[in-house]
Order: sequence, then structure tokens, then C-alpha cells
Amino acid sequence: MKDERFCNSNCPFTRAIGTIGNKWKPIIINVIGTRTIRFGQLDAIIPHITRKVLTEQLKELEEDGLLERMAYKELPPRVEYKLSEKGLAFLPILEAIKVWNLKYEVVTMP
Amino acid sequence: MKDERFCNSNCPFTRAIGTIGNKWKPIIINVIGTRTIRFGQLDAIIPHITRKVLTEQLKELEEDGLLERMAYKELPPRVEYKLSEKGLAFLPILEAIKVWNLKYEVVTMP
DNA sequence: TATACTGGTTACTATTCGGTAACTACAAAT
DNA sequence: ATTTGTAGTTACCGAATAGTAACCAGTATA
Repeated sequence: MKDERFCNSNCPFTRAIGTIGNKWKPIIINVIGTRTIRFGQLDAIIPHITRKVLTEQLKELEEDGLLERMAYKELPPRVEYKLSEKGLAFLPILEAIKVWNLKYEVVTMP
Repeated sequence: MKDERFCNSNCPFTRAIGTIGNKWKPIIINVIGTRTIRFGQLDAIIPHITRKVLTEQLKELEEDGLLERMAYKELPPRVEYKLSEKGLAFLPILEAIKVWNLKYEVVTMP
């Protein structure tokens, strides 16, 4: 997120929302989980995301220390991503969101 | 969020992100907490938010069943908001985010 | 008479975000 | 000689989001 009022807030909670409070980042973190995964796999697994947006989000996640990026000097190139300790520590929160949604979501049948 | 790919996803986790995965909603839910609070108070307490955006977000939170809105037929008008059971059940997740951030955030001194 | 009060709404504009399609590098295989 | 493969980048455009400022109702107060 570029919003400086969030990223530079003096409230730590607001800053936290600044790093993970958008639609793609929780999805990406959840898909990576505990594995090491390549860019192309992420692009294939995550529905509807474009390579451009995926690149941007991965870059921000890396800057915020949730993600580790390992580029191998090969051809064709190979780049692997995995969650850092900080990223892994966020997984239980995503699990809690799943449980919360399962319990309270109102499903309307069309 | 208007993105139908999130709100109508067949993945419940993706739908959950569709309802709370933006920057203002976690902030608003956190500020309300367990109390009953008026529109003007929210506007005054939450930094940088505008009345327009606050109105929109409150409306969406109500539609998604996280929030209850009570309007009193008085003059000047009085409208009170409080979290529903679903909204209250989300508070521990926000607490977990605070703890997570506190533990892992890298603070850079300027 | 004019102003304040509350909880909005409206019209307009600015900014940010997201999407599409084309393009890159370099080696290996066909 | 051309195609395939990976992990992007770039330019451009449109959509979504957010911000600004003015305005509303109807009573009470100055």
C-alpha cells in the first residue's frame, strides 16, 4: 500500500493494516503457506491475478519482510518464493479468518 | 469491496477477504470494539477518514452483517453503531494482528 | 434573524489500483 | 532458422477508490 498515512502511522495496528490490508496479499500468503513456490506456479494457482499485479504484491511483501525471494542465475530463469518467519507467523491468523468466516458467513442460495 | 471475483468466489476464504480485506474496515471494527458509538464519534476518532468514506464502509459492514445500525428519530438525529456477534467474533483476530505486528515489525528510525 | 447541531448526501475531481497486450533476455530443442 | 520456456517489465488505458466542498432537514439557542 502506498498510503503514507497508514504506512507511517504512529499506531502500530494501523501500520500492520498498511502491510497486509488489501485484497491480494492475504490470498498470496495463504497460497504460499509452508512451501517454496515458483512465480509461474503462483500465477497459475491464484485465480484472476495478473503477472503484473503478482509481481508488485510479491515485491511489497518482500520489502515488508514477509517473503523471501531466491533468484537462480539460470536460463530460463528460476525464482522461488517462500514465507519468512514473519510470514509464517501470519498463517495462523489466516486460519482464524477461515474459521470465523465458516461460522458466520450467511450464504444466500440463488 | 465491489470486486465480484472476490465476493462471489467459490472459495470461502476469498469471500472473507472480500468482506474485510481493505484498509478501512479493520480500523473501523477495531475502533468500535465492544462499545456502542455514534457516527460523529467515529468520524472524530478515526484519523484521516472522511464522512463519505466512513458512511460507505459502515454501510458495507452492515450489509455483511458485522455491524448493527440504530437510528433514533430525534432532532438533531442520533445514530448508533455497534458490532454484531459476527463483528465481535472478529475482534480476537485483530488482536492477533496487533500481537503479530508487535513481534515482527522492523522499525526504522529516521 | 442567524447560527449550531447531527448524520448524512451529492457532484465533482484526484489518485490509486488493476488489467491488457506487447516485449525482453538467453539458451535449448526442433 | 524458428519455436519454447521463465520471470518478469513497460506503456497505455479503464475502473475503482478516495478526497473536497457544498448542501439538506428541523429544532433549539443566541
